[in-house]
Formats: sequence, C-alpha cells, structure tokens
Amino acid sequence: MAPASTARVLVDSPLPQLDRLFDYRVPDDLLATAKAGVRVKVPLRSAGRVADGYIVELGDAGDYTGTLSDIESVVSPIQVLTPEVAVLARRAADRSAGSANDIVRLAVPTRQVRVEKTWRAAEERPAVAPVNAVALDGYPLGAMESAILTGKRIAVDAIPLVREVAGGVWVGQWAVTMAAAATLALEAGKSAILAVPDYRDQDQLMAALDAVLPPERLVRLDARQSNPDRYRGFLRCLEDTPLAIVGNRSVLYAPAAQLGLIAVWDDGDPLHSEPLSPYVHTRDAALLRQEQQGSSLMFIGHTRSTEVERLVELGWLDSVSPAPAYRPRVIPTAQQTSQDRLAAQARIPSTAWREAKAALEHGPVLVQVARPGYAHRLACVDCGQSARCLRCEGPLGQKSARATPSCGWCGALAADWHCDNCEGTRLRFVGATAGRTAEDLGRAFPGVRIIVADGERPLLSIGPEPALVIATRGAEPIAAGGYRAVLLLDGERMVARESLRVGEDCLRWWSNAAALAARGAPIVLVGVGGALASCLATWRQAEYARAELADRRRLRFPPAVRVATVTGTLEAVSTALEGLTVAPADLLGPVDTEPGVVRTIVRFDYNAGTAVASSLRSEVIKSATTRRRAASIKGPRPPLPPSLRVRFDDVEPFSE
DNA sequence: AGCACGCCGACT
DNA sequence: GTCGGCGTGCTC
Repeated sequence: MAPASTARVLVDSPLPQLDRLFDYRVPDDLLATAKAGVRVKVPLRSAGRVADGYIVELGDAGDYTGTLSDIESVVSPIQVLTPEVAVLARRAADRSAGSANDIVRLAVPTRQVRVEKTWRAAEERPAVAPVNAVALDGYPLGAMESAILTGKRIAVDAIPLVREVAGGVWVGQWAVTMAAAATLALEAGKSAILAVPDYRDQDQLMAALDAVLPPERLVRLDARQSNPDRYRGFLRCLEDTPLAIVGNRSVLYAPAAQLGLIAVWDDGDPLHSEPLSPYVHTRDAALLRQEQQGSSLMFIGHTRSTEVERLVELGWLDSVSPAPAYRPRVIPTAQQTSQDRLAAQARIPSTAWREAKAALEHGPVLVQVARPGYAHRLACVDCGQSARCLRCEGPLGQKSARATPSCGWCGALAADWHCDNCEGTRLRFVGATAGRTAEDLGRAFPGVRIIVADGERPLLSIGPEPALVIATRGAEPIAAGGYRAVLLLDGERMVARESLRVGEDCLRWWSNAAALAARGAPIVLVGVGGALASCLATWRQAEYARAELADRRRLRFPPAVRVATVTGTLEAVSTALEGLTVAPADLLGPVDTEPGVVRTIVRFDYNAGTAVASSLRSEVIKSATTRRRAASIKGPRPPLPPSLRVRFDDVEPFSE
C-alpha cells in the first residue's frame, strides 16, 4: 500500500470563508509524522504566509483539481485532534452556523512544549489497576446501572441531601451519584465525561470522585487551570486508560478513550451556556456527542430544565427518580410582619424568624437573599402586574422618559396598551427595593455568629456549629451535616426579574438551596405563592417544567421552538433574512440594539434547524467576503459597520 | 485577514 | 504610451 500523500487540513483561522478542509501534499520527509490529528503549519497564499492547522484526514484529495502545496511542517507528532472530536466540532459548528475552528479552540489547549516532552519521555506508563464500581444508593435497584451500561439516555432527579465523602468533607449527594455513575463506566472499561457549571460544583464532584477512584483515573480539565496543568490533563485524556474527566462546559470536547458516559449536572445553570462563538450549550454538545458515540447520557439536577423536559416528553430521555423518595420540608409563608421589632426591621416574617431561632440552637441556618439591585420594569398602575406586549407577551420597556413604551422582544410600540389582568391603561416604573443588609439580618438574631457568602466573599463550606449564614443565591456554602433551617427570603424580588426563564431559575435557586438542608429541617419560602411555591413545597419540579413548556408551546418560545438572533446593520440583517427561504420560520423584529445595529429573532421548528443554520451560515460568509464599502472614505476611519452575527438558541434577548 | 489581480486618472 | 488608485475575490 502506497503511503497516503494527501492531507486534508483544517486551517486555524477565525474567517468563516476558510472554515473548510484544504488539501495539501505531504512531502516524503513528513510521511512518518503527518498523521491525522497532528498540528501542522501550512502555506496559505494569503492570510500571512503560513497558517497553523490540524490534519483531519489522510488519503484521497477532495474535488480540488489545482496543484497542491506541501505541508510546511509537522508541529508535533502528537495526534491532539482525535477523529471523534474533529467530527463533533464540525457537527456542533454546523448546528449553530459557526466555525469548526471555534470549537477546536475549546477542545485542544495551547501546546506546552515542556509538558509535551515530559509526557513523551514517560514511555512506560504503569499499568493501572481495574476499577471497582461503587453502589448507586438511593435509586431503584439496577435502574441507573443498566442505563449506564447499555448506553441509555436518562434525566435523573438528584437526591436533595448532603453527604460526607471523607472526614469532614461534605458534598451534595448529586456529586456522590455522579461519581458512582462514573465508577460504573470505568469498571466496564469506558471513560466518563462529567460536566458541571462552576468551580464550586467542580470541587464537590472532585471530592466525591477522590473518595471512590484512584488519582490516576481522575482528570480535571478547566479554563482556570494554568496552561501547563491543562495541557498535562489533556494529554492524559489521549492515553488508552479510561478516565473520569471533570470540567465545565468545554469538557464535552475532551478526547476520551472508549467514551461510555456523559453526565451533566444542573443543565439549567446559565454557566452551561458557552459565551464564545458559536455559543454551543453544554446540553447540546452532550446530545451531539452522545448521538455520535453512542455512550450513555445523564442529565442530573434538583430541577428539570424545560429543555430536558421537552426531551423527556419526546421519549428521547427516560426519567429516573430516587427511591425511596425524599421530599425536603418546605413551608411556604406569606409575607406577614414579625412581632419581633428587630425581625420586622429586617423584614423577616414571624414564621421564618421562629424556625430560624429554634434551629440556631442546634446548628447553622442558611439565609438566601437576592443579589443586590435589578433592572427597573414597567407595571400596571392599578393591579401591579408586569406590563407585557399585547402581541407577543414580551416585557415592555421605555427608551426614555417621554418615549412610547415598546416591546423588548418584537419591538412593537405599546401605544394603546391595556393590562390583560385588570384592563387598566396606565403604566408606572417599579424600582428596586433596597436590599436587606447582613447587619439588618444579624440584629434580628442577637448573639449569633454571622457568616456572609457572596460573589466577593466566596465560601465553599462551613462546620456544624450554630451560625447564621447569609448567602446570595448560588453562593451558598455547604454545611457539615446540612443546615438546620433554610430561609428563602427574597423570593418576591427574584420572581420580579424580567426573563423568559424567571420561573425556572427561581425554582432552581430555591431547590438547590433547599438541598443543602439536613434531613427534615424546615425550609421557609417567604412571600411567594402560586405554582412556583407549590411545586417547591411538593418537590415536583418536573411538573413545573411540564407546565412551563406547555406555556412556551402556546407562545412559540424556546425550547418549544428554536431561535436564532441575527445582529448587524439593518441592510446586512435584511439581506440575510431575504435569503432565508425556509418555512416554517417567523421573525421577531428588527429592534434597535445600539446606534446603527439591529437585531431580529428568527423562530423555527427543530426540524428546520439544519436548513436555517446552513442558510444563515452562507449569508455570514457572503457578508464577510463582500463588505468593503465604508473603508473607501478618506480621513478618520468611520466606525466600521459590525459584520453580520448569528447566534443560535440564545435566550438572552428574551430576558430584558 | 492579507494579498494579488484588474480596470480608469495624471505622469516621465 | 505607462504608474498606480483601491474595489473585488481567493486562499488547497
């Protein structure tokens, strides 16, 4: 067999028009090292002489008929872009009208020559001992085991308790469940990819994994590591030994020997949403990779996102619940004034104050508060309900004090607005109420140790001693043995946020805090009623997701449909949308975002996704290769018009 | 992005 | 007759 002398190369360039494979000839002296997946340098007539890239495949040239250039050099013989990841990058990019390169940049860390040398020098790697799976407690016997071993896709309700995994180290039980699932995959000789939204979750999961796996089976991959650490971990993933690979969203693109399990914790957390182009959400990356590699897939959380609920209803995911069921003791409370003067000053209702006071005899008490400040909104003067667009139910806003209110989603002017609750016609601004301070709260519990945890004062865990822990939502420390009581104080303010996902988010914040309580400890939800409060109290988060999804179907909002936001000059956006001949797709907008820039939201059904993505992708390429007009004017450079930008499945425009 | 090719105004 | 302006298009 003649050695393959043609290589198809993915050139590392952010330009959308270069996002395809280029054919190069492999010169004889590089035949030994020019394997699929290696980094190479290749000449590109323009774009600055030589470009970096990866060999994606070897063998036959494509349909290109010109003379091929030679690969200039092989940067390193390590095959860092594995075939699976190359395919995944292409698919993820295609689905979101982006570049495979942008995904590859998340997938392959920057090269560290020293690290690479050490790794290659360690030729004889010690044989690793087989892994013994640990029992998966708290679920129907065998349900999870068979799902993981037979490549099923499941949506798992986490057990809302904390557990001690080592002397004095406590984690959420979800982490123990995920770690046990990973041991099942490893025992079967397969790798596991475990994705969590933030570093606090990552620490918990690592602690749970440390307790059940030897260190040589465990790899952490995340952006906070130093470059050498990250590259060292990455290289270990390239070895043949199956590993548990832990990280945040980009871990979904890690190379993994014999991938057997993908598990995603708390997929509703917005940190799973990738902020870099092409903005692929962890959940979507997980779904793509599961489909491609046939591993098992597990979404686990205390709440169910509407996206996961949709997949459950489609039969794509099977629901798994704990057995025996455990339900935290949630006490919904109206906002009634406390008898105690200091508690009343801190606006703590009497029920909450009494529960906390009693619990503080025995251990720590968690007080969850909202983050300070939130955006102003318009509401009906008569009944106080949030003002919504009569056409699409989007939130109304005002550009200036005298301007006619308009919809933040579809841009429609609300000139003859009337309240759909009480038929009132007058609007007013609702301002933020001053947040309660730690001092206010502390005064209501004289003599108690106060601990504050928020963005500025992060705190991962605390001991079992009595203390009042005041934490902003999402920053709650884990208490050894669990909190003796949990007060969810600012529910009313959290619910007032203007967002499509506000209900889901609140339920998630409250449920995650409630899961930090000791078994049977009271969890007091203050000042919130309705479906949200009752779903929390009955611990039926899936039911809430079901109702929420039904609403979104009625309104054609994501995730009942998919959306793409198209941003740019009015001219660029309208040209792009004229080219979009796909039905069924409808448009919301255009609305002005900043001077000279408009945004239109394209809504379409899931089965139109491929067509919409490829159509918008070709418009992006067209716009990137033909916009030259503004540069011709002499003198100080005019602000260059932002090129056409497309972002799929972003819910942010529905959150203003 | 860069860089080459290509078709109209003032120059040795 | 050419030198060179930057609009247009391509990159294996």
